[in-house]
Amino acid sequence: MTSPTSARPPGRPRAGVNAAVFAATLSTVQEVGYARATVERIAGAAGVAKSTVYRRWPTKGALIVDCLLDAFGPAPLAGGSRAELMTSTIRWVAAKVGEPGVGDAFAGVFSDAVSDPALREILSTRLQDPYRIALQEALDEPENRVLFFIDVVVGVLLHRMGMTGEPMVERDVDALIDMILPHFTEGPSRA
Amino acid sequence: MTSPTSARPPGRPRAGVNAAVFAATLSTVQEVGYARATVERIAGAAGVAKSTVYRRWPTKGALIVDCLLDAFGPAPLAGGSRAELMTSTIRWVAAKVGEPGVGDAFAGVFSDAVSDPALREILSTRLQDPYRIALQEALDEPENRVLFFIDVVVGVLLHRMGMTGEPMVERDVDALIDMILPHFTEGPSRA
DNA sequence: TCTTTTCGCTACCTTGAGTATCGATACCTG
DNA sequence: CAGGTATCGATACTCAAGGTAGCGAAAAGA
Repeated sequence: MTSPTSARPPGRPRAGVNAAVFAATLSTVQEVGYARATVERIAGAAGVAKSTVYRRWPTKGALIVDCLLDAFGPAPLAGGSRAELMTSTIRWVAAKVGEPGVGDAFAGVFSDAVSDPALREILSTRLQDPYRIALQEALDEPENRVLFFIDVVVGVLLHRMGMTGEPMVERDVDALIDMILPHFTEGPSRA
Repeated sequence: MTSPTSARPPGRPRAGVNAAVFAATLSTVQEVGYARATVERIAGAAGVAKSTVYRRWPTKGALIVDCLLDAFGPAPLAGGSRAELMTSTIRWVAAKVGEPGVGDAFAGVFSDAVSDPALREILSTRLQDPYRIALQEALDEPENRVLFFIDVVVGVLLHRMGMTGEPMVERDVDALIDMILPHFTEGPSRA
């Protein structure tokens, strides 16, 4: 161990501005859209210098991913039947994506990741994997099935958000649940 | 009518470079990714000046949308049962998204559209609407159901493409079909 | 007081979208 | 053949935004 947890590094300690930057990121993205939510603008909204942001996050993509991690928080995988678990998970993701700025930021960073393998790695490792692993254990499904589940839920919600600019309405979230559940509970090995 | 169909406008006629530009767009996107597929690079690959590209397409997004329209072509809605129709449609979209460059370009322009309402309008009107209308008639489903269908199919395929960089494998396309079909054929009004 | 690190600020570099201009060229019409 | 018109290639340009570098100042511990 090169640096024990209790060892406080020397020098001026970092100010607690992460929360302010996250809040500023979401509100800025919501106000002006993802593309116009420049790092300089976000920093300004957070009352922080641009260089301070780049001292903490190496790229804009990394900032957004951390912001999304903060916004989503741990998955509420409260027990119950498999159906209840999946239902609550889908509703939770839908609700989060519908929160101001979250859906835009998610869709935006996802789009950037398409042509940026490094960002794709960050997105996959830091954001998707933790939830994927938790779901794998909670649902007792193999990895490829959980990945498919995530593709469906997130893909559909982001596509709706991207095409219309609005989060998916509750009625369609119901339809989504209604479509997914039978596939994962009735015939676990149909394909 | 200000300009009848038969009236050929004066001046030097346009050279037939659209096809070359479309091909160059896909190959360039495939080679270097969406973000690095600059208009200048695409024009160069097509053996055409950048100004010529901008004379035909107002923005990069409009170029990509036209390129995708050309790549997808008309939907092969050959008759049959509803189930056969939906199955073939899903396989067709999956195959197209899997073609070199198409998936990247699609995911890329989709991402750009998230924070660009004008591009979103183009994407929705020129690319989605024609297929949506054709599907509405072929499947005899209301608009919101067809939109949901498109959200599912395209959303899932693009999410997989965006997260992994690879198109969805056939086995998962089978699972997708297996999940969607019952929802649209057995219980048309469950939600 | 000295060291270390962060802070805000500003200036800068680079890339890429989109615009403007210019001479050259292709086509139609008179 | 001459004139008009719109395209073509080439080049130069503006502008926005990601990211970098260097500065003096401030906040801690030693």
